[in-house]
Amino acid sequence: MTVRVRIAPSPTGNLHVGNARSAVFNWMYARRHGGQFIVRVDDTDLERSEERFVSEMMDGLRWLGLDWDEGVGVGGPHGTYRQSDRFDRYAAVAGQLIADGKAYWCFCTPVQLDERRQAAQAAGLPPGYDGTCRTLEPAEATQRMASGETASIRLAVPRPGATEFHDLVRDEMRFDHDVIDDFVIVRSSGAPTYHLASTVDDVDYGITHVARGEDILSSTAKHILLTEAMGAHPPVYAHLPLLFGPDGKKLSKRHGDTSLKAFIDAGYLPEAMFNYLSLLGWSYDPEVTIFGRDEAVAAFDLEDVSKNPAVFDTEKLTWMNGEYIRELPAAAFFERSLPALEAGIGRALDEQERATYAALAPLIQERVKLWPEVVGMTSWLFEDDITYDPMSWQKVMEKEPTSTVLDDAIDRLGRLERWDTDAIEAEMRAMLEELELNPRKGFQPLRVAATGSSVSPPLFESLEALGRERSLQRLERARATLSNED
RNA sequence: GGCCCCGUCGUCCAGCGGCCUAGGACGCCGGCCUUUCAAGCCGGUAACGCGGGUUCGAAUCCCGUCGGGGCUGCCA
Repeated sequence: MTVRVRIAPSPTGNLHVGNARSAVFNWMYARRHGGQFIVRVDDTDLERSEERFVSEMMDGLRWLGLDWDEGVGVGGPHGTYRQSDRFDRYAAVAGQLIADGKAYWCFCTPVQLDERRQAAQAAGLPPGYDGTCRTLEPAEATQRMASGETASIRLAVPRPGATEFHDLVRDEMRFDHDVIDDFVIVRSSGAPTYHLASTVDDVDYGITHVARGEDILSSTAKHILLTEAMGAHPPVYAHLPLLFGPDGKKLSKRHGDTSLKAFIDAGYLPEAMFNYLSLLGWSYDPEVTIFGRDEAVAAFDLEDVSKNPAVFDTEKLTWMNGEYIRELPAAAFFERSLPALEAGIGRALDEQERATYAALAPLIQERVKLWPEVVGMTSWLFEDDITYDPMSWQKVMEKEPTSTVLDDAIDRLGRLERWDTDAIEAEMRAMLEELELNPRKGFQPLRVAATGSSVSPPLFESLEALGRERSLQRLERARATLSNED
């Protein structure tokens, strides 16, 4: 039997990292078993669903490097893979269920339900639906419908009874029907609920394995009941551990922007995000943390997923991103960092500047963990009037023998024959010796003068990239600033 | 409240009865390297929630307890 798995996000917001992790696991499982990965959109909630979220979600999945065999954007034998296009199908299933006596019309109004729920809760009873309409005669229901009353449809959960299933992650699960009320499968508006639509789709699309968040574990019995009421065989379930925020609560908006998009915008690499996500609830190898998609696919199995929730640790993700950035070929680093740099300084680099940046880029590559960091590290190269970082100035420049160092360096660098890293370094070291200064004393003033900060890429390479003329200008300007302070 | 899930370093994982004086990674601390910052290398810090069993032997099995979490909607 071919493995067919799916991810079915609801476009009521951005794809968050929890969805992304589910997508990664499903994708890995499909690829591992030579099966199909399907992307469907669960947009039964017409009020909250928005089209822009659909495209953003697809973009996010593609960004992660996931491809799907059927679904939104790529098509397949099941139409648009959007539930909003299949309401007729869900209505037909619900109709059949009623005809079979497995579901029934419910005329209770939301207000009544709310009152009863509150009363039940106050009395310490289960808040679920009390079954008022379950005993209505079909004829009476038909009559009330004919007279214009609106009604929802509920599944008649077999009572007494229990639903059992084997979960790939949680093992044997059992839910007594006492704790499952007759849930709504079609709203009084005619729209299906998630439970119905999702179950019908999984059956119609031939889904063999459903791997999703543990938050839906307790609804799974409902889905199995529905599947069986339809006369179909339920898929295999695997409920993935939830992702938590640093506070130990289910990851959500209150933890800041946890959307995949936010991480894309923050400058993370898809390879790093994939690697990190795959490690949340799973382990590739006890000794190996960094690995690629292919390696992950070859090793992945849903049965190896751990049961306990995982805290999403941005710090580790960021560290990992740095690892991936450093592994990039130099040319790739240049190409991929350039957009962030240009965005940061607010303009495109010209030919000359690109060459300057390219020369220094390898030194930047080993120093950044996120794309936007290249801006602070190199913007001094592309500004005419750099501003001195106050702390750096205070720490480095307001100390002797700064002025002597600057004067001497200006003199020596001005007379240098070749303007390259080696020549600059040789000359500056000679200066150090003559002035009897240690590198810190002698070089930091030059660094601040040239880059504006006491933290920068290596000094001599930076000076070479800056060019002789601009370097001298900056040293002179720093020297002048010092004099003015006296 | 009810139902369900989970419980190994601060965090993510390894461990599936003896290989564990519990291993790897992030973080943190210290050192080396060094023109700053990174990177790299070396070292360190830190955990089996608790209590009972079972067993020659338990992080690993069982029970209880405590703790955390999820669900409890005509949201998904």
